[in-house]
Amino acid sequence: MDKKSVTIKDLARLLNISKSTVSRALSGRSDIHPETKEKIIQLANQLNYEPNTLAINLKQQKTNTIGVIIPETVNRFFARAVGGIQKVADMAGLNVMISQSNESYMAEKNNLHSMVSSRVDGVLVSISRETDRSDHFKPLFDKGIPLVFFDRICEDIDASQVFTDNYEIAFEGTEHLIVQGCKRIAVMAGPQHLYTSRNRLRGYKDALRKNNLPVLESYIIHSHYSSDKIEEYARYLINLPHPPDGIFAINDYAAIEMMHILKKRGLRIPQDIAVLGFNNENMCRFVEPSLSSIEHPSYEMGAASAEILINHIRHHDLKPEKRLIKSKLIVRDSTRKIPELQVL
Amino acid sequence: MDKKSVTIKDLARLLNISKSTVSRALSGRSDIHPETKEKIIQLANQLNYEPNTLAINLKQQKTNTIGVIIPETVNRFFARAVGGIQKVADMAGLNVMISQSNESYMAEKNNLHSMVSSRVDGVLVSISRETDRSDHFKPLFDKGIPLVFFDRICEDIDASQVFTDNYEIAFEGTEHLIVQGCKRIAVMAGPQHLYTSRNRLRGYKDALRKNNLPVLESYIIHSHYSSDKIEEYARYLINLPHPPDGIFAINDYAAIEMMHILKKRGLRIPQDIAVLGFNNENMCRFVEPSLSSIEHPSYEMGAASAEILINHIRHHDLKPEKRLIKSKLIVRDSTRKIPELQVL
DNA sequence: CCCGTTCCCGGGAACGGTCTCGAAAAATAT
DNA sequence: ATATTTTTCGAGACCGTTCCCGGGAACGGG
Repeated sequence: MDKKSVTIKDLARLLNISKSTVSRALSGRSDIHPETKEKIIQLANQLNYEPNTLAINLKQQKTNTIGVIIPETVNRFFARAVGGIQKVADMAGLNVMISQSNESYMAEKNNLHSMVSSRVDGVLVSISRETDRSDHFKPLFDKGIPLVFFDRICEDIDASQVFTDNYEIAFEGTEHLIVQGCKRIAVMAGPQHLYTSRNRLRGYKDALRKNNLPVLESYIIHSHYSSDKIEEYARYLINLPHPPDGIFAINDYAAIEMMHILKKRGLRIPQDIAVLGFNNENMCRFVEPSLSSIEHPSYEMGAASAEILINHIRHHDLKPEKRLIKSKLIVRDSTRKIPELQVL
Repeated sequence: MDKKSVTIKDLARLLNISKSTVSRALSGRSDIHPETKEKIIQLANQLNYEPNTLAINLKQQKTNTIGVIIPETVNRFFARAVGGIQKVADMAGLNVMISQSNESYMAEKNNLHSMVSSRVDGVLVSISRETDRSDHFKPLFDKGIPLVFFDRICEDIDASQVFTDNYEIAFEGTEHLIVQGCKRIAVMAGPQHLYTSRNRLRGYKDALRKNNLPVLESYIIHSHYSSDKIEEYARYLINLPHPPDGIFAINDYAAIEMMHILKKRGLRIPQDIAVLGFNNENMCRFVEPSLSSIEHPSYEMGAASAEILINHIRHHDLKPEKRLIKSKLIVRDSTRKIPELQVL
């Protein structure tokens, strides 16, 4: 079955030359006679020679592989980002090794360790929502392995970052709700040690303040997305003495589920309560009413972070780069309280 | 920055012993004095020694890595399957290298090649919808690399397979529509060289025949899912001389989009036309009306195929295994024409 | 006291390439 | 013809492990 594959030594023996010469021919170096080179290449093709990547890896002390650590693949945002990463990596001839932290710090740490020990050339990370420390990234620096954060970045670490304008877009989204007439806007804010969540919440608060609306803690839900908790949050919000007339959800799934529950309770969207999502999933267009959301350019973020990482791999002394990818507010029916706007 | 990492040779030199002895101590073999072993391990810990995976890989001619090739990560079915795969691989101490074919045969072939040449220990594949041949899998057999197909299997190849009961569930789904009173059921069938599509279509046809309904080619749409084509299909179906009163969609996204279009045209679901999806995405519960669908146990499929692959890796002479994972029909409002059933 | 085991350990080949160095051969200059 | 440069190639170290083999010490039995 698994018969010995042909090595450089075999070729050398067959042609009665040294393996150095064979290596030269095959790796396309110049100091070799065209004729011998031709002969070698021909035999190599004939015998279907393929270089042993493992040997090359050992010799070069690198693997031509970049590691990617994301919270989870089922999250479409990350799934799409992975698409962008793989596209760029493919074009650069690099392999991609993906692992998921499943939103767990320990898993993230273990994945990182296993990547370091399998000598990836660089690592792309979007940290788990549990991760509120940064010591597990230190080994990367010790070994000189380039690191780029994307979306869920870790501010403690002086590494390249690719992120969206979370603050600005949260501000814009909140202000949009205000313009539509919302006075009491609730927000699902996510865990506050996460860079993205923190900035979004800041944007939300500043938008309220700028418009002279009170910032009330009772309207702020500090929690990550979890399908089975939405019902609980909905009940909580509805039963407040002054229930909100607008909700800025943490993502579209939460928003859609929230809408579903609110509708069941007889609330009209957006008249009684406007709902704004996040991520602009395809589904937004198909739910009833169609869901306003924030377009998060995930594919581009993945591609950009891969590009930056590859730069770091190629030129080891580059300064960390911080790249901003702009988000966009997509207005649909779930937040259109003002009829005039529907004409647009 | 990237200072030399400590090797076995360093430890040997520092302790004035041979590297063979150090290797013995660290790899936990028995023929070594407990005292020296202790000394070595202590120094190793102190100097933060980590074995060089690359050297081990070369020596062992394996990488402790399994390769996974899927059509695309944004497809939730595959994203979830990857979850199952990684879970099992983690527990077995194996790394996972994922790449996407993006539904392209050439990409699939290239990915396969790059995995073979980076010496993965085994490969898990769900073929692209373009793939209607199997020659690109031959190198795996030549090199003795175990291969397991899941979901989108390739029948030409005598390898282990994990699949769902596509025929049976399509039969059941179709019959469910018939029971609900549908007489003219359209189906989105997918490309017929795909094992899954072919079997689903067979199930659909047999269900019609068993219930003495005609099988009409005009009701069969041979196409893969693509958001921008759904509108076209919808128009086509509505404008048929005898438009269908039931649609069996290729997946939930297609179904939801289809529903959206049908509703816009003033059709009532399920009264005028029932819609059945596939995959049972979360969204099914939140659209209006809620979408009946087929639960496809993707996580389990991933886990099962990884288990089988690992078996093959550990015991190289195992016979191919074919494992069936059962799907389940989930009935919701989009297909409930008979009011009595709503009570259940 | 000798000899066969057992226990520990060191030497060194091997994995399959790359790369440096120097030498032989060929080409060119003097 | 000789000196010099250039071209082409071979020998062998090296990357960091594993592992086979053999040798010496300790140990026990005779």
